[in-house]
Formats: sequence, structure tokens, C-alpha cells
Amino acid sequence: MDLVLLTIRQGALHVLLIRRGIPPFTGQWALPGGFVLDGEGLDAAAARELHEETGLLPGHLEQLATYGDPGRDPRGRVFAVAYLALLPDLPVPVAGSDAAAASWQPLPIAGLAFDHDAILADGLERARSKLEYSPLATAFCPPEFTIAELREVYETVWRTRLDPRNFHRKVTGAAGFVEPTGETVIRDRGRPAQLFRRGSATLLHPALLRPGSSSQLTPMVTDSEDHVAEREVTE
Amino acid sequence: MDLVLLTIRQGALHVLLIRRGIPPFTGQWALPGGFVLDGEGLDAAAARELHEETGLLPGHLEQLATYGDPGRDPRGRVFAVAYLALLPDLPVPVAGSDAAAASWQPLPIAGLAFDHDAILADGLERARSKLEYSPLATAFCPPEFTIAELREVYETVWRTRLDPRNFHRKVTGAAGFVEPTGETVIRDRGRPAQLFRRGSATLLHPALLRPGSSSQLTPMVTDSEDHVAEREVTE
DNA sequence: CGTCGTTGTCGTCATCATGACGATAAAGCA
DNA sequence: TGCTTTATCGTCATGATGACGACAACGACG
Repeated sequence: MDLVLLTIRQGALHVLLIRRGIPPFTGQWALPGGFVLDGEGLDAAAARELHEETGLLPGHLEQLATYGDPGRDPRGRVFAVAYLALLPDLPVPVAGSDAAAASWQPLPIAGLAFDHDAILADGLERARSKLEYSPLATAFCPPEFTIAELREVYETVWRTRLDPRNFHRKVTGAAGFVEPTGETVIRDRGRPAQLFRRGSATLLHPALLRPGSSSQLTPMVTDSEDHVAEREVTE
Repeated sequence: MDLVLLTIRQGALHVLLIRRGIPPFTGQWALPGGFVLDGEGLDAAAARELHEETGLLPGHLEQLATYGDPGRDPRGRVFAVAYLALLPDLPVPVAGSDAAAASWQPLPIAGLAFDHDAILADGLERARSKLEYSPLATAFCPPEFTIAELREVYETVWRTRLDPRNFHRKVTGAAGFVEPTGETVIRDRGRPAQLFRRGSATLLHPALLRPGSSSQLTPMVTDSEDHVAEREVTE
């Protein structure tokens, strides 16, 4: 089991990585992971490991895909179920017991152990597309946030710039996406902004599409259809 | 590994099932499945088993999700990677070597062995949503088809009725979805229809949304996020 | 205290995609 | 020659969106 834990720190997307302390790939960065315990479901195992690594309860956690290409792990055939979690900015993560070190690394990053580059890429793409049709961006935010902060999430994850006025209209207009708390705050400069909480909706309609993602026709991308097998090593 | 093989026969969606010849769940219907061989990737294993069951090469095949709830298989803890395939109508499937019988069963159907009801439901929902934002519906069609036949695919999978004129406009207007062969055929009655081939696009933009799927706000659904663990038995 | 820069929020407008639906074309059949 | 059926084109009103103007409400600075 591998975890792709994403968060936004200082305006940049970060992923939680551990530095491997044992072979293979000693000294290289890798996704945090572990084993599924007896009597434990996959979702439960992912939630447990997320808690072990970050001390957090699962805000948003979903199964990403399973990787099982032969040759992925030099020690033999191993299958890995990958999970994706989106987290608000949080304190320094607690280093896992079996990892030499754990830390948030800014994206993009490459050169990870095993096939973790590919898993990370899949997780990233999943996160990007989920922002389009779900109110999931709030998972990156604290309980209360401003529309501008929510917009920064989109801009950071999509590496794009959105029009503040149209974004405001879209987000506040979509039922169940966010709901006002009634309070206002002054973040930095300028006019005070309203505070919002995440709404109850779990689906966003109509979708909030990435600019340029479309034109008329379409390039290529097929979700998990083009996943390549992957290996699971465990520390 | 479990396979959710879907096809359309006589205007109804069908899934390929096998009748179990050995315990547990002897005599019950189950999804076809098998093991991943040494040196074989997950995608390759799914393609091989698809070929073994149907004699077909993978038209469209994608990883669905992995199930691993404890208690799923009475014989012990087993993980199952599920794959989804969409196939055109084809001759009677070849019975698998380890299955008492294999046949196409019309949906809806319930009472499958293990947690296959849940896997099937996930596969169905995946297929339904994929029709929205990908030109995947052509995977249910023969190489050449009419717009009406393509529309029947949507209507069958979505259990809905679509306006022929708007559908025609949408499909022929989306670049790369379908391309005319230049020929026409008379299917049943009425004016001859143009024949089309699937286009090169792999993504459909803008999406072709299910009627009623939206209104303004949104109910709930989160892809693979709410999957429940599942078990894998093998014949 | 007035002005400026900055940020939040509301409004307007043209464009595009869509649902509803009329109209015509091209076949078979009575 | 109608009549029925299916395919395909066209029209219209509506809703969502991108571009962008305008105003509001704060701090900072003179």
C-alpha cells in the first residue's frame, strides 16, 4: 500500500515523501506506505497509515489504482494499492517508524524509488480532474476559508490563473459547494473577505473546467485505463 | 483478478458471468476471473483473461478498483483487482476451463458470489460516467455503425431516452468522436442512415451529460472513494 | 483626513452549448 | 400515390461562461 498525500504549503503543491533507510533504493525518496493488517479493509489500512504518518484523520481519502508490473521491485513480485489523500496545510509530519525521514516536498519532483514517479503522476492527475467536478478543493483548506483562498487552491493545483470575479460567481452560485459563515476577515491587504465553510454537496454541477483543457476536440487521457503495473516494496 | 465484461445484446445491457462449479458459492453466478501469472502485468493479465473468456482482443479495458475487505472470501483473506471491459455484441462466449458455464446475463442482476454484486455495481457506474466524457460508447459498437445505433448504446446504458436530433448534432459536432465512412445503410425502415467509424479522440469535450443527472446542486458520489473492500476467490 | 493601492464583490455583455421541437428528406409499404 | 418511419437540418429560448467594467472596503502614506 502506497499513499500519495498532497497538501498546499506556501502557494505550492507538496507531497509527503520518506527517505528510504534500507535497500533497495536506500537514500532515495519514496511514497509512504505499509501493509494491510489482518482483518483490516483497504480503506481502513489507508486511513490508519495516513494517521500514522501525519497524525491526521482522513479528510479526503480515495483509492487511486493498483500497480503490479513485474520487475517493479528488485526483491520480487509485489502488488501495491495506491491511495490518494488531500490535506490542509499542517504541522511537520511525524516521521514514520520505519522511515529515516518524512517531509513535504514541493512538486514537481522525480527520481522516486520504485515506480513511485508514475503513482505520483497518476495521483496528481486524479487530484486535478477531481477539482473539476467535485467540491474537493475544500479538502486543501482549513475549516473556514475565503473564496480567494479557495481560488488559490485551484490555481496552485492546476498551475493556472483564474478570473477572481468569474470564480467567485461560479463557486458561490453552485449549491452546496460553500456556505457563508457570516463572518469576515482581513487576510492581508484590501477589503475584508467573507468566510465560508464547505457545503454538503459531493458533486459539482456544472463542472468547473480547467481553462485550455478543452477547445473543441480532445487530446488523450483515459483515467486509470493506461496505468502501468507497479511494484510495492515495504520498508 | 475479476472482470466486469459488459456488452449490449438485443437492446439490453449484459454482463458475462460464470456459474461456479466448486465451493464456495457453488452453483451461484460470479464474475469471471483468474490469477496474474509470473512476469505478467495487471493489464496484461486482464487482457489475457478477457481473451480466454471471450476469444476477443481487448477493445476497451481499464482497471476498475481493488477490493480487499476481510471476510469477503470464506476461505481467507484475498485481494481482487477488478477490470472493466466494454465489448461489441459477439458470439457465444467460450466457457472458461475452470468454470462450469459462462453466459451473458441481462442486467440488472443480483445475488452474485462473493462481493461481486458490489464490483458489478461499481463497473456499471464507471461505464455510465465514462460515456459522458469519453467517446467510449463506440466500444459497444461494431467497426461501422449509424448514429442511431450509437444513440441506442447511450439509451441502453443510461436507461434513458435521448432526443435523436440533439444527439445527432452533439455527436457529429464533437471533433474526433465519429467520422463518416461515406456509405449509407438501411437498417430497418425509414430513410437510409450514414455509416460512421469511431474517431481518434479519447476525450469528449464538452461532455455529453446524462439527463437529470444534474439540476443545480448535487447529491453524492465519489468515484472509487466509497469502495468497500472485497474478496477474491479463484476457481 | 484625503488619496492611493489592493482586494473582494456585483454587474454587463457576447458567445457557446443545450433542450425543445418544427420541418424536410428518403426509404418501405399499402 | 399517399402514409409511416427514420434520418438529418434548422430555429429559438435558456443557462453557463469568459472577458471585463465598476464599486466597496480595508491599510498605508502623505
